[in-house]
Amino acid sequence: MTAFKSDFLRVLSERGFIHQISDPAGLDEACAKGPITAYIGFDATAPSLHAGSLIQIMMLHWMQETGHRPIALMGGGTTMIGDPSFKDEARKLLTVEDIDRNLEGIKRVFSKFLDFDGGRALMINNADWLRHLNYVEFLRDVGRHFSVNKMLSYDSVKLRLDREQSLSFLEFNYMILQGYDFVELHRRTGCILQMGGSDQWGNIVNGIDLGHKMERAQFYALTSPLLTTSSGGKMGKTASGAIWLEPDMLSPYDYWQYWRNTEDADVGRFFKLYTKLPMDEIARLAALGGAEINEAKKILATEVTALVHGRTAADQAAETARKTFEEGALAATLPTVEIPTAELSAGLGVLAAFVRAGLAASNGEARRAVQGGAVKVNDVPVADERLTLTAADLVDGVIKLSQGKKKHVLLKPVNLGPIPDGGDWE
RNA sequence: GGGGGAAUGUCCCGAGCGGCAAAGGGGGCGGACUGUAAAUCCGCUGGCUAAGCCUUCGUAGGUUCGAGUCCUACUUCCCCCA
Repeated sequence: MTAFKSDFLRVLSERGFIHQISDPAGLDEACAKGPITAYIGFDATAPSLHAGSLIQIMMLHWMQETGHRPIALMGGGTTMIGDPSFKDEARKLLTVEDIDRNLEGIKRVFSKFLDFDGGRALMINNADWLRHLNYVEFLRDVGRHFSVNKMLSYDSVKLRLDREQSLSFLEFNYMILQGYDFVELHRRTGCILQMGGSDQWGNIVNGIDLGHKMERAQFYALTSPLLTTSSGGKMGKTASGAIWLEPDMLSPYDYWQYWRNTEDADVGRFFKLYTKLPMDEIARLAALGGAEINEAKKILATEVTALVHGRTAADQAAETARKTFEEGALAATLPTVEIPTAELSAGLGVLAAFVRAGLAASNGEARRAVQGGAVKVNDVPVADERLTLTAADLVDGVIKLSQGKKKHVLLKPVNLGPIPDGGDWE
């Protein structure tokens, strides 16, 4: 990598955020000359962003930190289409209501990373212009600049074509709308750079071309590498898969645990990407070898959790983990599931209890866990699946359920909760 | 418009002479070993009031003692011809 003149690119570069830049020298020049405006788009496919978007959020953060103006673009319009890039099949269409509700959850996280005061950072929703487009007008103004031949050549749609899966016309339009977003943002804010994950390269480059043609303006693209550890690739599929950033979808404790379990080889990389710690300190921490690297992982987990959930919650998660793992003590701050007292005094089967606690999806799954020797109640291994829990099992008012060595939940009886509707999931 | 193919365990890929809860792999989870790591080895990976019962192979019918497997229609997708 060449040495960049601008602070912005230098920071991104040394921290490992850069995968590709369309015109590195040109962009560097522009960044060195004065503040620029850049944006990253976020889809509203779920009620929360997950760890995969953290890289993007951090890029916006560093951008502001180095004196530029970031835009978080909410995909209220584009999510109505669904980005087909590198997807092997079409996604289910979301309703407008779902999208708007999802946006509410997504917006929340940005205020923790960006300072929106006085327009130093912007949050814009592309629904503002996309939902009211006039079709024929749009085709004549924008559509004529796109070549289908070229669009078909992008890697992002190749997967779909190669697998002989249908790529609907609806989805095919996604990159056109994304390109148009770029132009629209340029008009509104003078934005000249779009960033994103490396899977967005094709879409972004399309926007650059459109900018040339419609605005006679020089746009730039910058992409980040794709997160590729175990769960990174295919997040968000199964119930336990995604690492959500919203505390009501994933507790700060579980979030902390996720980072605590980082592979040795990823520690340095994650410190650079996901924390604000200075580079020399990161170098020191990442250099720790053998068992000592565990100390670095704890710091990593606490730092990353602090950014998303606040310092207090992060320290608490660290403390809970310390008690649970290092002292073997019962920490009252472990994730807790409440059940009506009556249910316990009537006698609650272990299997049902584990299902109740969300540690198993069905009695059968809980049974298998017992047979596999994975289940503990109050740290005592359970061998008999017909074991019944009663008030006698309470320790300090709770029962500790463990599945495997890492997953622990406290079961807490409470008197007359609001409404026991029995559907109290996640 | 005509012709030929495809859809399998709801995480994915993928085998399946009419007796199938359905091979195999990936992924995931658990166990052993460790450092709450990686690698390796082992087990599990439809539901239930479980030696039994129930629900699964695109959808709806049909043939059959019995259908993922055969027939018909439909849906969606792919390919070729016009």
